[in-house]
Amino acid sequence: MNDRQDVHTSDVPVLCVACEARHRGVCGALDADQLVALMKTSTKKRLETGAELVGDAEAIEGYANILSGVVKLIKGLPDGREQIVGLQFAPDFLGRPFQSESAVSAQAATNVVVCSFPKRAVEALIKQSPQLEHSLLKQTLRELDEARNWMLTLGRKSALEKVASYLLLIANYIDPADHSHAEAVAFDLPMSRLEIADFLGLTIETVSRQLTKLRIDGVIQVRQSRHIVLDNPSRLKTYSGG
Amino acid sequence: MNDRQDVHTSDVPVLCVACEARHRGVCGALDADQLVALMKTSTKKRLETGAELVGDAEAIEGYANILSGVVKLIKGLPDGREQIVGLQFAPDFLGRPFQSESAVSAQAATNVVVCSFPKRAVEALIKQSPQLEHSLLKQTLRELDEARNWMLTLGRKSALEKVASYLLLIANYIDPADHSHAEAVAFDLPMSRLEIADFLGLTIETVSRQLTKLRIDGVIQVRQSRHIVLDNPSRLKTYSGG
DNA sequence: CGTGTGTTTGATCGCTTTCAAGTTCAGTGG
DNA sequence: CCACTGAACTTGAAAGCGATCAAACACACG
Repeated sequence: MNDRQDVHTSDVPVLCVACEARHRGVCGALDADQLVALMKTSTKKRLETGAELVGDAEAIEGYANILSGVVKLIKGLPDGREQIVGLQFAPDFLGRPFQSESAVSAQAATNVVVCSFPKRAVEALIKQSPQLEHSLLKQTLRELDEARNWMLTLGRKSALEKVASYLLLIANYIDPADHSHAEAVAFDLPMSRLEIADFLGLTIETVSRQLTKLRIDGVIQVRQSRHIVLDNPSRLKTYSGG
Repeated sequence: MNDRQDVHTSDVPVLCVACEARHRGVCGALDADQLVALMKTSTKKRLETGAELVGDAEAIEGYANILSGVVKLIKGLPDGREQIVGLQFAPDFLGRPFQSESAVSAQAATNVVVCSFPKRAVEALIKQSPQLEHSLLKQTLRELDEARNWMLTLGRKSALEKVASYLLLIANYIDPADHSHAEAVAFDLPMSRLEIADFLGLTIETVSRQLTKLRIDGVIQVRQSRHIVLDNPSRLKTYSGG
């Protein structure tokens, strides 16, 4: 917005040059002109753990790109039971196009930084840019694959298999390298036991017990409850049921 | 293919004129020229119950529109456990664009009629028609909403609530009218007890027991195992957990 | 009329939940 | 520096729900 030397359409806005969303996210589908137009209306926001991005059945007021952190998508039943139906990481696009109401609520699972856009700006851009729509379709298809994968876990795996699958999912997000060989991975869980339980369709006690079992079996190390060490990821895989 | 009066680009192929997919499905996004081009390579196929449309981890050889019947999408674990991760009805589009391998297998749950297209033809058409891509995005978003809805059912509902939710889902497909008021609905289940169990993450025995419980409670009538009567759909809703 | 498949029903088992204490740990104030 | 506090997590014991094993039933088909 400030130190631009000369006006030239090949320039991308400063805030965008270093942005991951421009490389791997939906913004990569936009040309410099479109980026500049979008930037005029976008704002970078920091959200604390637990902050609500979109309320259930709330009017959708905007869209956003996740720049860092983890966002959980939650669905609840009238009696208070909750299920996490999706986890989103940078540089995912957040929001449900072509629908006035959201069917899920979105909350920051960790501290989160987003680049948020007004509803109008994004919808206008979708109409004029088939590449953006293509990019959205690809992300949506990926999310659908993930959701279906998780349905198998929710419907058919045991508690132990669910917890093992969850650890592998997070390990893979932290370090997307191939863990099929025996190479140690260490990371901090981005979620509390309650959130893990809500993601796996279990209770906190069951999650805790399965983690203890994995620890006693020597498959994982647990430190300060949040820090996990996988000495042998491929061994954990044999616990995940496939 | 025969009784066309004169050649004119505003004519749509005969096979398409009465096709539901042209009104509510993805073909509605195509103009007459595109329809004619696609029709040249498409074939109408009848599939018996149980026939496999796409094998898991098989190369995707084509796409299809469902003209009638029910298709189930299945994911399995190495030890044989299975979970149905999606049900598709006419006029849904079948197939996973932009990916060489399918992560699910698709089977006909009932007798099914599809209009199937070669991979190449559809992918070329997607590239040249933003409307088609838009239509695909809308269907994919709807499928994602359905998948997430079902994740809540799989993860957090009791067996009784799952079965009640399933009956309401099917009733709604058979007769999409609003069932919130007390109006009787009757229909045939398009799936066996085993398939229902695989959809709900339960066993056949549990599904059967919950159906008898609903029958004894007077919420449903069951005839010849497949035929269901809902005298009071709104009463069934109170069993579905929300 | 038997055979086979799909469904229902019954009895028992075991995993996950529930209820109830303990434990750990970070933050706070004496 | 250390005891206090509260939240998150772990552990234990008991109960309950759905799975498993087993048998009976129903209906289609030869």
